[in-house]
Amino acid sequence: MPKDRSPTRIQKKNRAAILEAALNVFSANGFRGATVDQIASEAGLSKPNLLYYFPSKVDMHNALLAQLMDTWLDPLREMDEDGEPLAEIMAYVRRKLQMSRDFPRESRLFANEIVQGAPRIQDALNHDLKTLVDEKTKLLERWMENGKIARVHPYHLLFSVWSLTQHYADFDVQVRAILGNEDPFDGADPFLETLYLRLLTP
Amino acid sequence: MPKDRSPTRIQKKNRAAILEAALNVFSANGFRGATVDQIASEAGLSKPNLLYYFPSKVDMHNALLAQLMDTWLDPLREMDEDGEPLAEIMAYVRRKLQMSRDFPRESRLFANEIVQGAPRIQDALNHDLKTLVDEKTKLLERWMENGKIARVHPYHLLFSVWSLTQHYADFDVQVRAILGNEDPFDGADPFLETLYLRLLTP
DNA sequence: ATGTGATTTGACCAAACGGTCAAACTCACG
DNA sequence: CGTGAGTTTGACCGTTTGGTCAAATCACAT
Repeated sequence: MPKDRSPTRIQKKNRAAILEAALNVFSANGFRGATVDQIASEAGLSKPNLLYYFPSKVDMHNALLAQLMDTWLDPLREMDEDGEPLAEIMAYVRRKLQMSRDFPRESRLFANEIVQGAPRIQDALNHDLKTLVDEKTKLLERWMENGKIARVHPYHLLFSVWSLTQHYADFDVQVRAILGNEDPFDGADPFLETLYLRLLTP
Repeated sequence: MPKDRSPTRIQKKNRAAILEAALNVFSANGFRGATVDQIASEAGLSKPNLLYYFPSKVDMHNALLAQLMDTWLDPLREMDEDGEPLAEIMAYVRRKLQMSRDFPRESRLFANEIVQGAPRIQDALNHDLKTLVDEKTKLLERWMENGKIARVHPYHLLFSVWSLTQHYADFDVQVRAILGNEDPFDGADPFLETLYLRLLTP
């Protein structure tokens, strides 16, 4: 293990390669389904070499999840108190959908973890997520009270955004089995636009 | 292995206990995350005894998935050509939500499989599911042409039903982390009612 | 009660797994 | 070009895993 100086050129390159490989393998197989050998081979390193950078399998997984949680909540953080309410929500939906398009592996990593009971990130759910959600639902409720958007259950409104957008990443194979060659996002974008416009227009 | 006569009393009891235990373990840990010992212990059998009834781990998994696929598609099958269009769709949504409430383990078993690329049920997706969906989307399109419901992308309409309802089973821990003690389905039911009413009323 | 097929089990196996370690190699820098 | 820190690896280890097998036990029809 290297001293905790600033990382060398080689360290930077290898750590990046490992996290990239680990993201592939974990998102496609879940934590238990992923093997260290598989990650090592995909990263182009020997197994002991990989374990020189990340001392254990859980360390890689934790590194990915920690990095992911922030990215994942960003679109909601950006929902702006001072913007036009309906436009802010529509923009949030669009950002979330874009994340499913751009980062499907990250979405599936997250989905794997949650479906299996979130054994490794329950704290983050109960704290980081819960705090942010409570703050933003208060904002949504104010908008509803002021008649800017229709009155619906704010928690379930957020659940709907998460499920509708992440579905395109998490259930990708199913979506593509139905759509064939059609690009899922070509249809998803206007569909969600219509849906939230009709749901939320006061 | 018993002769393929009609199953004995003991066979019926043990097979049922095994599938019940396997559903628990597979849905909570995914295929690779589940161990045969765990299933055996949960079913109250020794490992060799379990393997006497299901010769391998994949056999148990296949038995569950085969049994599940039909149950899973039933709510859509019941959508009736001759009913009142909007009411038929609303009833379909309600049935799907009810399935998430009544069979969350089955939903998560399915979710685990799809998120990881559906390696074991891709054929069923491309055939059984695709066939049924194509039939029902034609029906939806007729309803739209006749002005009975609003015009939206029919495939994405179905995706929305699946994602919105299954979310409450698949992402249960996340939903509960946000809602606390509130029963998710108490809020989900009126929310989805409102959502589809506003989306689909012509 | 007895024989036959159904059921159950302890002991076992080979492969896969996460991880260790000492030794070898490479790189950057004076 | 020498040296010390950083990097890489083959060989290895203990455990877990899916699965086997022969032998023992059980259920039940005759």
